[in-house]
Amino acid sequence: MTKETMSSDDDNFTLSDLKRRKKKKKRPVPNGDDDDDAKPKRKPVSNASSTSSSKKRFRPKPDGIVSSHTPEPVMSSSNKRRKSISTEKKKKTASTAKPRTLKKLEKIERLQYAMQAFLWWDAPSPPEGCQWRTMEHACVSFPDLYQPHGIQMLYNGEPVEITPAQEEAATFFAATDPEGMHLGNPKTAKIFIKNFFADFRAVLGRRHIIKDFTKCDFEPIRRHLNEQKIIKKAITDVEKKERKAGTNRTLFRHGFALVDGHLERVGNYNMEPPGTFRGRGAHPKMGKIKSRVIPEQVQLNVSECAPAPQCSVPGHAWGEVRHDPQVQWLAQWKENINNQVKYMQLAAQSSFKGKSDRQKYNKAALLCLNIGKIRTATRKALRAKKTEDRQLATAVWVIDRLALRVGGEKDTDEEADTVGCCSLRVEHVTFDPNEEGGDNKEIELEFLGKDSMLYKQTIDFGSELYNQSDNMGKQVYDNFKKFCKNKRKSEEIFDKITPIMLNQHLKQFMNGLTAKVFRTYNASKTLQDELAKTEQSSAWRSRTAAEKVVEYNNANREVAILCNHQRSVSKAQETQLETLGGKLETLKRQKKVLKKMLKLITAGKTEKIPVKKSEREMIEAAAEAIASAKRMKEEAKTDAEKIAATEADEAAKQQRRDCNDGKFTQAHLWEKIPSQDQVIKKINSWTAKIAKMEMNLKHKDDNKEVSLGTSKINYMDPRISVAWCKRNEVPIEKIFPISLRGKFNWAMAVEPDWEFNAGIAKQK
DNA sequence: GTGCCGACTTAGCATGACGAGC
DNA sequence: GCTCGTCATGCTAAGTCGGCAC
Repeated sequence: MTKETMSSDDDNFTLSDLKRRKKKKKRPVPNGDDDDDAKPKRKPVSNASSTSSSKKRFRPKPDGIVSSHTPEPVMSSSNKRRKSISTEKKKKTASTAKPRTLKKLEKIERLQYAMQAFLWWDAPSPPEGCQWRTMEHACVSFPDLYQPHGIQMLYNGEPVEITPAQEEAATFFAATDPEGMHLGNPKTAKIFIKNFFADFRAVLGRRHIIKDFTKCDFEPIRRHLNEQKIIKKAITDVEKKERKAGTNRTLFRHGFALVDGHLERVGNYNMEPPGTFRGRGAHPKMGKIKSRVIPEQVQLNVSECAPAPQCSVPGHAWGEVRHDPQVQWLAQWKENINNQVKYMQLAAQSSFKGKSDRQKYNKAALLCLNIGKIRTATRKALRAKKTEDRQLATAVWVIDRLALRVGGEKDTDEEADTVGCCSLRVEHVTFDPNEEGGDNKEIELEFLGKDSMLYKQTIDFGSELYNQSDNMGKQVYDNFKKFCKNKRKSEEIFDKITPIMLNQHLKQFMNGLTAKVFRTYNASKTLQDELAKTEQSSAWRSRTAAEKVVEYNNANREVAILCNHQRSVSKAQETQLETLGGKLETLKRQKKVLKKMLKLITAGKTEKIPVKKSEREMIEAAAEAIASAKRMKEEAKTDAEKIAATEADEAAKQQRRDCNDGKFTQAHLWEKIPSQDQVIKKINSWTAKIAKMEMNLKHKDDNKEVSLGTSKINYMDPRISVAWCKRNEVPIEKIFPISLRGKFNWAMAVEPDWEFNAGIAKQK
């Protein structure tokens, strides 16, 4: 432990320390009333060359901070005109207007300011091999100790006496959703229950009455947990505020670190609470009980001169305090399920992550320079005499063209059985899956990849896409056939090579090249090429920003499909799609009725035209139910009253939904007989509504199983997106949410004509 | 050469915050 | 002003890869 310790109730340590260090460099503050503030003065400078004008326009804006000198993001020309007019007006009224008062910033906003003041790409690097010079932080925040609820589970239909520790374990199981991804699937439920019950019995002890899982009934505890959720929903605004303040106290104490004198955000400062292990797919250890981590299991990493934080759990102390500037982690501990080390690290917006991100994308850009020679060498090696060389070349082709991961070896007793390129087995490929015969060169690849996500695609190795001038696709197909010949289904296709050999092979072409660089390269290249295709179309210039964003998302989707980034469709999403489909059908039916009405009016048979039924009663009843539920919520004191209020609220909301549905079903009608013009107008309006809803539904359906975020966060060079936004006058916030603008702050100053190519790589 | 482990990146899911639309 | 759907964020599992020990 160190000589100096931090006060456990000092939630301002980062700020006060910052003040201490910056005392001599004190700057004007945004509020003018608080010396805690640190306001950025310098402009971020791009690592790529840029003109002063573009820097002015695209300098990253400190998010959430109102600042008169902060440049606006890209604006459309009409926006610029509006802005110019409004500026004129302001000038005219300036002499008569009251002096403007600056917005009072929240503490979190002020800290944000302090962090954004640090432009790491301008700062001197730490010594060779080191990640930092000084580091100071408050380490992890531990979850509260378990508070027993006293609700007894049933065994053989009878309540059983259990200790608080046993009750905690039972509560872990009760908290698992019976319809969820673990217990909702009979195959995984079996593994989950087996593992949980083994650990639960260890907690119960040998002599305990509970011996058979089928006689266990966790329903009373599950009911109790559901009631707690309902009570939580019924909290008042004041209670909400108090809860938020509590969360913020933890954030201010543990969520920031001082690295080389700069404030940085910590990523995961909350210690993982105990519970059941939620491994993905058919993980053999799912359901096992994850133990509570105590401070003695935690090692911290702080600089020698920094005070080690005081342990916040009374009666406990840190396991070890280390001073290792060669690593990024702030704290580490071992978890009991897989015996793996877990780390507390800085957040994605930090300088550490920013530096490695930039390095990663520059390395991928460098591949532009080398991809030609790699492909030429691969083409030759596909026919090499040595099987090992042919396997290496085939694997490189698969990683390059199909964007598969390298696929390390796994122990299926300890982990889920998932594979990548090198670990593909004969059972994962089907030749000529559609039994077309002849010269068919199709292979169906079907396997579980990372996170047990299904990869299922039929590749036509004989197609133009994979052959062009070099016929590589056909050769790869032949190689696959040879590698699978005379092998059992459970044998590896690439049995002569390993990921280590493959990466060593790649390094002869380019320093630092590994298999995963291909995914970054291909994702970035695909995005750039897809965006270029749309920009070249004649109608592009006349498109609105919203339409351009749709095209961006389409390009993003191509990348996500290439990288097989999927997401599962939730029940809520399915219901929503069904509801939308139902609404669309209603609109179409209503349009038919409207057309019929038009015919009746033309024929003078207005008496046959249906009119709208009164909705007043229905609306009033729903409004009264809502008001009554609100009163109940406000007056609720006890848990029972809170539960009743929440239930009344849910029922009232359902009543209002029914009311809205009722209104929707007769929205095409009038209270009186309409005129011909009115009907024609409504038919046109309904046609537009139907078209809009059809487009919306298609868009939702197309994207429901594709996860766009993963490629945006990890694979596509952000500079491509920033440059595209600048070229096309699309505000960057339409593409990158606030967290990504923070993560990619180093990329914000690129020129509009910036390109992901070998030239960029040469600059580095 | 091989296996193991540490360090860091990549990944999907759950949940809460927020904002568009009524 | 309120609600509901969407999106952002937090959480933590699951990969890759380098380096070290044997």
